[in-house]
Amino acid sequence: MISLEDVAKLAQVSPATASRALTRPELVAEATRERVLEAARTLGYQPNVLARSLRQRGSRSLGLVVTDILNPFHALLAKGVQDVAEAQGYTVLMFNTDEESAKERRAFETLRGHLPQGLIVVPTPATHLNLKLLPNLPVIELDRASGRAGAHTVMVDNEVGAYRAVSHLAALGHRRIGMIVGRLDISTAVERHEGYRRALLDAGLPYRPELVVPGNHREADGRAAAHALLTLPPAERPTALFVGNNEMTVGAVLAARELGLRLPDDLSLIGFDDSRWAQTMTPAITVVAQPAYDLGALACRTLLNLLGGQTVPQSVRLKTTFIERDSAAPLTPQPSPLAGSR
Amino acid sequence: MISLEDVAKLAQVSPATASRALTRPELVAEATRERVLEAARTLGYQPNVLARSLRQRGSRSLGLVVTDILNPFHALLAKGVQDVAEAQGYTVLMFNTDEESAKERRAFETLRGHLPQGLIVVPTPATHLNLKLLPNLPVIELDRASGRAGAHTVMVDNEVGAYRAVSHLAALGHRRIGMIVGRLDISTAVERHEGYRRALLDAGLPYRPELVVPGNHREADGRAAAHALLTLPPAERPTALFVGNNEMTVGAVLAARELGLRLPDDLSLIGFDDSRWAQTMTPAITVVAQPAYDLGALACRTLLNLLGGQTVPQSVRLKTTFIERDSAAPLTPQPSPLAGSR
DNA sequence: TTGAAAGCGCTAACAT
DNA sequence: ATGTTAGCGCTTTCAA
Repeated sequence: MISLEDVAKLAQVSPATASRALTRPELVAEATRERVLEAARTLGYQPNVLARSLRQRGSRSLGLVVTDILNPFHALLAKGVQDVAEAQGYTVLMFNTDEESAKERRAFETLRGHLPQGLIVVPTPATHLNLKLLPNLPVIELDRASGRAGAHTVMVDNEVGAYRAVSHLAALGHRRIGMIVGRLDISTAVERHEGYRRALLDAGLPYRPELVVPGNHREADGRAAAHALLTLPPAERPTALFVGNNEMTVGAVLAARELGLRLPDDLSLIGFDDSRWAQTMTPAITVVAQPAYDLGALACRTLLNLLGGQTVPQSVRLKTTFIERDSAAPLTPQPSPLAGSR
Repeated sequence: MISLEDVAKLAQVSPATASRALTRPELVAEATRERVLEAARTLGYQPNVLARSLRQRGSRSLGLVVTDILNPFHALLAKGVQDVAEAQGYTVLMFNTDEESAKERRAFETLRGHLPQGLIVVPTPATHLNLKLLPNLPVIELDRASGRAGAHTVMVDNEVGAYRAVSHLAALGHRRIGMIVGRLDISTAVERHEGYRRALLDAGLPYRPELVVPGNHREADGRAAAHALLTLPPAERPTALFVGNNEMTVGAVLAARELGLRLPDDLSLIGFDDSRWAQTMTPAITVVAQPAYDLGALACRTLLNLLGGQTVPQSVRLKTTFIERDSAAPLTPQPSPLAGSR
């Protein structure tokens, strides 16, 4: 390990001067600076960030805590954060919590020991409490809002996106539109549900609680929820489904398949969040797309601005995009037992 | 920030004793230990890993460098590594290189400053060179082999998996089997290509270089390669395709679609590496599946064993699994211009 | 513009 | 079993 002292010796200056030449060049005479830089280069000097951080009481690193790194949406968020952080010379310490409070807690504890400058977190209902472990740390909430007073958030316009999707289904003539919604203690689920509700209202359709089934964001939950909805008696069964996130959309499509329902003939379906999978499926799935990478990148930029002392907006919403593909079609009159018995 | 000194004061012992009580309890009298632990708890003490690592010349952290975190295969590798590392109290510093040598170099430089105990890397052709930045660091190569003498590697049996897939196609009666292969300066591509070659040989089929098209692992490359192969004159066009990785498989399927070729009637196709996408596509794609999570977990366990001074096998291969689905079918006689003109 | 000296929080010799 | 002391590599007063 080459230390600054080695560099200083070679350049025939004191360690203090060597340090200045490397980190605050303007404080050092041109000739001296050159000599130090040259020495550093020949020795292949790499600063020991541990020592530096210890001295400065803070490392040039950021924490990133996501809830499911295997979810491509989160992978994109993470890439957005990483790319921006790296460009600014920050190291990202990334943790995955699987939506478990205990894991989040451990992540925060570990993080604390590394003295990060700031934190970007996809909050869970436990985040509010766990954040007490990191007092005075600048935090950006990403994708969801924990509800902490004064929290900085970077999200998408969930309500608008959901409204658009459900309005589309209504305009296609569907009157029984079901929703598979996320956990209602998570802001995205609440907002998307609100968009659903408002779209029904504006379309003059009744809100039927029995057509709204919550799930825990996973494929299996989407499958179970869809199964429940699609096995209702024919007169009550929804003819269209709006699904609140990407993983549950997969489950819903599989459930429909298992029940022998063809998309879009027997069932129209729109998902929230786009994916490779949604694009290449047969039929391709109509979705409300989110700018995941941009979301991550913006969160990181916001955090860095905050650290730089700039004033940043409390809350930012990026726009979703409605992408019409082939999984939602006009309602076709269906043979019903009643019609058959007339 | 609560320091060890605060804890020591409260427990009425020296900092050294407090340190011992926390990290090497057996060296401290029961009563003292209790007092220290109690003090640490009441103060909410969290060790400053920076100071500790500086002192110990090494942090309880591992480097993980992957080439494409957006690729679900790599995301799974990463999760496997993370889960094992976390269970052993190690922090993972993860970097993404996008297969770019410059990014890998920067990742290694950054990593060096953090004094990691070891490194797990998905090597690129540049890794050999770049690793000179991290002399004396224990390294595990994951998924691919760089060719460095004495390197520890954790991989799958690429050659066997490819052999199985191509043999399957041959057994279905296909005689012109094309391969879309990765970059031949990467070991996985070489090995899968070798399996392809050997399967053809054993099936009594000629190896035709014109039916082997290399690509750079991305969807776009797979698409272009497939397009080139599938627009060959009918008599030369392959009736089956073996694709060397997951992203290129997507591209190949899309290319076939664009050309109006239906799977498996007009074209049989088998991909390497399973995915959500391959499972739910219509038709579902027959694949050679890899135990990605296990691969990552094993690499991490191997590294930790190595750090623990145990002797570990130089090279480990995990088994692939052939999963037969619906994208490969027996060759059906096709209407050809020649047949028509007879 | 440069150097000397102190100290970030921790642990490992060494001493008792 | 515990305390004293020194020092990891760096930056930052303070002084020259």
